[in-house]
Amino acid sequence: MKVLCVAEKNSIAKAVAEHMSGGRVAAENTGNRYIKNYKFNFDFGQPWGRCNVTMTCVSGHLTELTFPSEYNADWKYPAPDRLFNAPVSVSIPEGNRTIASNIEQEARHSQALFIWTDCDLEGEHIGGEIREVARKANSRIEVKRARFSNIERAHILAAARRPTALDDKQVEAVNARLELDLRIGFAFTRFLTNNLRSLGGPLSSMVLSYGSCQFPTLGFVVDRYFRVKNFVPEPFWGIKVAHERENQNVTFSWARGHLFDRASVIILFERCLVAKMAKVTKVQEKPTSKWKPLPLTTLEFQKNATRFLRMTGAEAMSVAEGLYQKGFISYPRTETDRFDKGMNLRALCEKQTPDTRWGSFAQNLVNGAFQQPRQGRHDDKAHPPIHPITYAAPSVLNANEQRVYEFVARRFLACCSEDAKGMATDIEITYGDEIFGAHGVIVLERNYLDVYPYENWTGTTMLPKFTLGEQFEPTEAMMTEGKTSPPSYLTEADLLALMDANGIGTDATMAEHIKKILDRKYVFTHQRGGARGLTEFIPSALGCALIEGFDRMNFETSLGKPFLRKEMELKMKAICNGRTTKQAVLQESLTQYRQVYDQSQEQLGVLRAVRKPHIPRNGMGLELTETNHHRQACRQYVFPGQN
DNA sequence: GCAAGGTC
Repeated sequence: MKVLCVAEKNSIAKAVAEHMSGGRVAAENTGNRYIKNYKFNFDFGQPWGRCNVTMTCVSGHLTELTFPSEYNADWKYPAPDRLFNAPVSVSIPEGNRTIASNIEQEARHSQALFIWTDCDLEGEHIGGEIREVARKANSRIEVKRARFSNIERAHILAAARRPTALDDKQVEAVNARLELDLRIGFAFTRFLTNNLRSLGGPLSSMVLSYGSCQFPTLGFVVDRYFRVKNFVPEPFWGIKVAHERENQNVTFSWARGHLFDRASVIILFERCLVAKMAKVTKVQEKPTSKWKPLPLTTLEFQKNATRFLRMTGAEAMSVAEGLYQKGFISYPRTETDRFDKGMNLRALCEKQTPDTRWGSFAQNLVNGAFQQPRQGRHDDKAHPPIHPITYAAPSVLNANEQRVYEFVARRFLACCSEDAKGMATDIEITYGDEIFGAHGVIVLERNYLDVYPYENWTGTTMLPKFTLGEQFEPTEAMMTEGKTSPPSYLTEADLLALMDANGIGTDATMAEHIKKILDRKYVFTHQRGGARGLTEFIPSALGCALIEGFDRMNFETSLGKPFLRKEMELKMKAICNGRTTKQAVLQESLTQYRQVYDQSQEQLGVLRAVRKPHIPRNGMGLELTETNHHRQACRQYVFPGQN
């Protein structure tokens, strides 16, 4: 019997073929340079038994969804809203023909198709695409699906011997998303472009796109911009107590922090002065540690790259992609922050010993300092955390590759070493009726910090000796005054965190959405505090106008808000659970968006007017006042760390 | 000329 196995990408096909064949595998070229057919024998057990196996792959999605050509000639006719119910068809784009024909050819001589795509929703859908192509060539082919969550040998062999069925509900859930993104994206892009180009100026040649991810991304930037712009500082007051001892000035901070009522602070402060003597009510010395970082996910990788490597998320991803293709690092698109127990991490540490910069640290881990990495709470059940595979000497990498590789390698070694250790001293005093505290830390063992220069432990102050119960008169006691300061503009790391918390995009696409709103001139970047500062995102007048315009027009559903994407995700889940169907979701969502479209058309004036005064200003330096809608909308999304 | 999602 002959079995055709198809994975989502070559790296999985290759790894699975290695495991199943025990290394006795022949790799054959296909009509596509990225795709190989791996041929070997494997005993599946009952009922297939010993089989001739071809293991091959696709390269992500195989098909595309398109409108008929008569809808594409002119963006004005047929009117964009016709795209809400125009026919759509599934086809194989030119670039994927060779991949499809490889599957067809192999399927003709196979009795079974065994699908090995990633075990996530998109992977299930790709499995569905593969099944269609295979069935077209061989209508009687038996179709099975492998369930696997990592590519460890034993796990893969178990999955190979326990074929399951493709989950059609998951396939349908993705079909619903695909169709909605296409219809709504195209319809609103054409609507915006048609109607705002006529305002003239730089707009007349621009494409004004709408997308269910790019608009919420823009919404975050605009939201923060208005928070900064409309910030009103509030004065506050506090009490500072300091005491000099052993030539060291120890500052005690007030347990209440600060209060916004000056009179209350005056009263509390006067009680301190009247008491005159402060009393030591707690002296605590205890070991403390600074935790080593978690195994590296794509999101963390991008956030760190924008902070420490001075690259954009999109640049960092493209460099990581190259390092992956050359075999230096593992697959760079992963949500997993825990290593599988079965992985030989010590062997990976050993690979790093040749390096002149971190080699001796790696050697020390191999010699016994190795510690199992922390286990995060995320697992995409498809890919391990990003880690170095083989050693890459600086001479074989270009400048950006060197920096990314160094970060990935150091991060991995940090994960495999020990937390930094220190001793914390906490002193609490009572002064009047108020409590004040001083905190000091001395670092005893740097451990992972030695290999991970991106972090430091700054609290290296040792406090002088204070004894429980002792009384002293502080050398300084004063009332302080300050005011609240505005938030800063979003950095790329902030933006990525917001997108993640609100489910906008995936690990593989978040950086692209950010790049998209830059390319569209909806936002621009600016270096905080000069050329070497952090990059921050500020909306253009156009970006503000688009978000503000939709906020003002649509009372029920504003296109700039991220919960629409959340809704889509919930609906996809409901399709998977069988609580609804693709058809029902499409109908419901399209009705909803049709309403937004109609409202937008009726109130086109709002969108155009909000833009009008600012055209001469070259798209920048916009002064808009905060609207009521905007103020209400501010807290309608999830902040990173919430929940 | 237009989406978001895979992937190279």
